[in-house]
Amino acid sequence: MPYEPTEHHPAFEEYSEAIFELAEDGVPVIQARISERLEVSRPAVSEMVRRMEREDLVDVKADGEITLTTEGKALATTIVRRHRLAECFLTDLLGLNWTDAHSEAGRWEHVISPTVEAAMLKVLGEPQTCPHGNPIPGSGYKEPAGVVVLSKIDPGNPFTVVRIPEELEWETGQLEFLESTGLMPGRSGTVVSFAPDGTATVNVDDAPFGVGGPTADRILVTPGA
Amino acid sequence: MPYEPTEHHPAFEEYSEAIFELAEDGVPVIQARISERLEVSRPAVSEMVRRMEREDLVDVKADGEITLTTEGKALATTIVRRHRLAECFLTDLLGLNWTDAHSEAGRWEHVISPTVEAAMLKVLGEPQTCPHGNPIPGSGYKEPAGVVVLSKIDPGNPFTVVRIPEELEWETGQLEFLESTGLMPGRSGTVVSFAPDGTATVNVDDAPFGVGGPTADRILVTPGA
DNA sequence: AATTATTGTTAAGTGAGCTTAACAATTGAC
DNA sequence: GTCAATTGTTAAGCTCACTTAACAATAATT
Repeated sequence: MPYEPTEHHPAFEEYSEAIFELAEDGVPVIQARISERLEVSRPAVSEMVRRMEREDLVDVKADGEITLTTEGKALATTIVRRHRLAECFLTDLLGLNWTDAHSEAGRWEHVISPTVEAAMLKVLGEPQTCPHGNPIPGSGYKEPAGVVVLSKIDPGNPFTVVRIPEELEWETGQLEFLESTGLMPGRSGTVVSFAPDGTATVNVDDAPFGVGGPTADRILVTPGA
Repeated sequence: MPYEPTEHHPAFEEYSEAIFELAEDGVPVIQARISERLEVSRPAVSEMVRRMEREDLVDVKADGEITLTTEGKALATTIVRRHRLAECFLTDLLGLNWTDAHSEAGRWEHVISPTVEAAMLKVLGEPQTCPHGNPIPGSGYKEPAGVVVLSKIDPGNPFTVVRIPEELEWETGQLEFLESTGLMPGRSGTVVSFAPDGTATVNVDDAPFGVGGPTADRILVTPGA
C-alpha cells in the first residue's frame, strides 16, 4: 500500500496534542514541559515550536507561554478527540485494559480518518468522555458541579471519581494501579485518612489502599457516593 | 503521547508487504515492480532492498529476483494479516465501503498491536479472508477447488466470485467499480460474451456490464452459481 | 545486427526530526 | 545579593527515506 501520511506532519499532531493537554491539566505551557511530556530534547522542542509558529499553529508570548492558534486548536482537538474516542473503542468494544488502550490510542490517533471517527462515534453511542473521564472535545460534555481534587475530601467522607487527568495516564504503572484498585470514573469510595506527607488512604470496594500525595492532588472527584 | 514506533521501521513493513503481495499475485518480484507498487523511485527501492538484505529480511537471487527470508516473511504476513483483518473490521463493524476500508487499512496495518489483532479476530468470528476474498495469513483458509480467472469462463456460463487480487485493489477507481457492480466475493453472475480485445460482458444482479480484459484476467472465480 | 526499452546502480542532495555540547538569560533559594 | 537551578537557543551533526540526473547492463523488438 502506498504510505499515506496524514494531512499534517505527525510531529505537529503530537506537539499540538501535548500543548492542549498540558493546558487542560493546568500545567504552564512552556517548552520545558513539552520536552518532558514528549520525551524529546529541549532543542528539538525549540525548533518545532519555531516551525509551528511559522505555520501558524501556535503563538509564543513574550514570557515564553505557548498558546494554540485557532488552527492549532483545531488540530489539537481533532487528535485528542480521536485519541479518547479510540480509548473508548478499545476498552468498550475490544475489551482492552486501560494501559493497553492508552498506549494503543497514542498510535491510533494519527491514523483515524473523519469517516472512521464518525463510525466509531455512532457505534459507541456518542460517548462524552474517555474511559478515564477526560472529555471528548466536541461531545458537549459538561463537567458536573462541585468537582474537587481527591486530596480535598475530608477524612471519613465518601467521594465519586470523575476524572483521571491525562498527566497521570502518563506515569508508568499509574493506569495499571488505578484500574486494579478500582479508582475509576463513576466508582465511589471513602477517604480514610491523610498522612503528614499528603499520602491518602482511601477505601474502594471495601479494600483500603494508599494514594500518593501528588496523585491525590490530581484525581478529580465529587463529594458523596 | 510519546511517539511509539512499531518494532520494525514502517518502511520495512511497507516493502515486505509489497513483496509478499507481488508474489501472491504472481508478479515477478523485482525492484522495478516494487517501485511501481509503492510509487517510489527505483533508486529508493535499490537502497531499501540493500538495507533489508543487510537486516536479513530478504534475499536477492543472481537474476535479481527478491525473496523474503523467514524473518521477512514473518513480518510480511503480520502486516498483511493486520491489513486484511482491519478491512474486515472496517467494513463489517464500522460500515465503511470497500474503497475507504482499503485505504484506511493501509494505515491501520502499521499501528495494530498483537493484543488488538487478537481482539479483532475474536469480535469478527475468525474470518478467513478480507472483504475482497484475499486470505488472511494464519487463518487456515483453503482456496476452493476449481478456481479460475473470470476470462476463462465460457460465454453463457455462470460463475461465483472468489477473490479480487490485491493488484486490482491498487488501481484507482477499481474497487468503487467492482463494489458498485456487485462483482464481489460470494456473488454470482453469468458471462455474456467476450470482445476481440478480451473485454468481458458479464451479468450480475440482472445488470450487464463490461469488464476490461486485464481485469477479467485477474479476478478469480469458480464455475457455477 | 542495430536500436530501443527495461532495469539496477551511483552520486549528490533534500527535509524532517532528532541528538549532544555549549552558552546566555532568567528565576528561585538561601 | 549571591549561587544554583531552570530555561531557551545556537551550532554541528546524525539517520531515515526520499528525490533527480546520469550511466551501465541486460532484454526485447524490428
